[in-house]
Amino acid sequence: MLKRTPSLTEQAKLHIKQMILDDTFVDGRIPAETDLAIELGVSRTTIRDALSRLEGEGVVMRKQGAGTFINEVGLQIKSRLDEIWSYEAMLADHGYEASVHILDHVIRPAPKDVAEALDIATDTPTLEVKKLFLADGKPVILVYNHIPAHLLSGDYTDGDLQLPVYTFLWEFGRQQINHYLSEIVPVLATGDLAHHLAVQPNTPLISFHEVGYNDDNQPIIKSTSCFRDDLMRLRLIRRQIIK
Amino acid sequence: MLKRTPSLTEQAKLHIKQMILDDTFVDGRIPAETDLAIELGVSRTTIRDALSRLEGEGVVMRKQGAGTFINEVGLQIKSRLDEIWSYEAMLADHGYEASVHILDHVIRPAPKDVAEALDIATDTPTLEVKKLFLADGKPVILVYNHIPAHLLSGDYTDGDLQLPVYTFLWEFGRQQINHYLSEIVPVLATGDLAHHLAVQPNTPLISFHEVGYNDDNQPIIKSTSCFRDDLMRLRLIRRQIIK
DNA sequence: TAGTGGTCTAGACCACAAA
DNA sequence: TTGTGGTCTAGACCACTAG
Repeated sequence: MLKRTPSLTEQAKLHIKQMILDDTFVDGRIPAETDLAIELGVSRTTIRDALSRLEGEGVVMRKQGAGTFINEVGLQIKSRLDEIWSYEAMLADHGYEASVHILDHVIRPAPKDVAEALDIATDTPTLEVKKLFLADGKPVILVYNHIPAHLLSGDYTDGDLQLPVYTFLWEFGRQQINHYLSEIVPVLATGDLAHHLAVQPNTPLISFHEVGYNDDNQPIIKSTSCFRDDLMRLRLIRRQIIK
Repeated sequence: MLKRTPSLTEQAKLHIKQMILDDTFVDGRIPAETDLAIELGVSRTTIRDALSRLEGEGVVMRKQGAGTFINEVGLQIKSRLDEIWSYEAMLADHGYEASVHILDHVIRPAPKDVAEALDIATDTPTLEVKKLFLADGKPVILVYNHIPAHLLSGDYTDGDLQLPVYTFLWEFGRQQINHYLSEIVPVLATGDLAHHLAVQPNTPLISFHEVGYNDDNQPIIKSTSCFRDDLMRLRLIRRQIIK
């Protein structure tokens, strides 16, 4: 019934999610795990893994002894903070036409805070890129990226800077971002920031201060982002973890 | 070796985490899953589930073909946004002496926004509680909770309002909060807010606008919280989800 | 009491990394 | 080549919910 690659679990997840979106389960109830396993021709374990992922995404809820049910509220939410990987995709999920402007880029010695975050010596040459994301032409996210120059091959063009940062890092540095460690910081839109995001000065904004790590747990990028809250409201599902 | 309840997986998780904290694995490398399974007397599946949870908490990193390694950076972080369940516990995790002040509480008809969020008729009697959390005596979180009065038995005292909200809801309403759906909103500290949190007026702050749902996916509480960023910096681990 | 999800096992095979 | 984590199976038993 299903082939390998991507994993059976992932395929089962997508299959079930599609059935949900197609209103296959009219009463909001999802078939029993054993039934799904038979229907998709995989083991119950695989189905359970798939349902666990969907539960984590807020798509379904499970109740022991009762069944598994569609989570209508969770199904609607976009821009989950913990699922953002590229701003391009995030804006597209919202139905916006996303575009990117490179406002500035330069290689210069790393200032102290950047050097500390990236665990490099102060003054190590670092690529600094200032990007503005637009949604349907309206400015919505302003991003500063700092990447140690020695990680990059250097043969990129100005146009390449418009690539999603994880693509850029892979193409020109053979680096993969495994995860980000992010701090959420409130800021005031002053001068430059207010100008680029086209908001009134002293508007309160959310910013991310984050460091991206590669598969070897080495910091490879420092990133600071500011969001226009009215166009891009950040959301999150919080659960109790005790089990 | 291990008993049931809590689950073997959870016990294995805690056991491994404790070994990590005890510096049992001096080189930052965690034994192979099969070895851990033998050592703890459980199946490899159980060990894998335990390690998956630790990976989710940022405690370890896994590399296919290479091994499982301690994530020193992730091990340090506190106040992970997606793991907050009670502010009392969160403050305690930070090493603060936590205390709670009930600033105000009243039962009155639900205003429009509360009624909509809780899916009840406008004017439904609703308990409104205004709480201030202090860390080592310093004000740090201001919370407004709204709970429909008909969910509560009503025989609580003023002192009971100081209980963590999930305890209060269980004791006096037999309701369990399954999850919250939260929005992260930037705000300015004006008047009342600035006063209670003891910050300068117009300081930018992070606020949560959230709704708590019970096991039947019914909204049972609307909650708004504001944080003093200097005392309580919110953090998050973001991963790529493709698998 | 019947049916559901929750936990756990033992074992198989695969993909990948390091020596 | 060896050893690691990644995926998947088939089956067992438990805990819980609902009729």
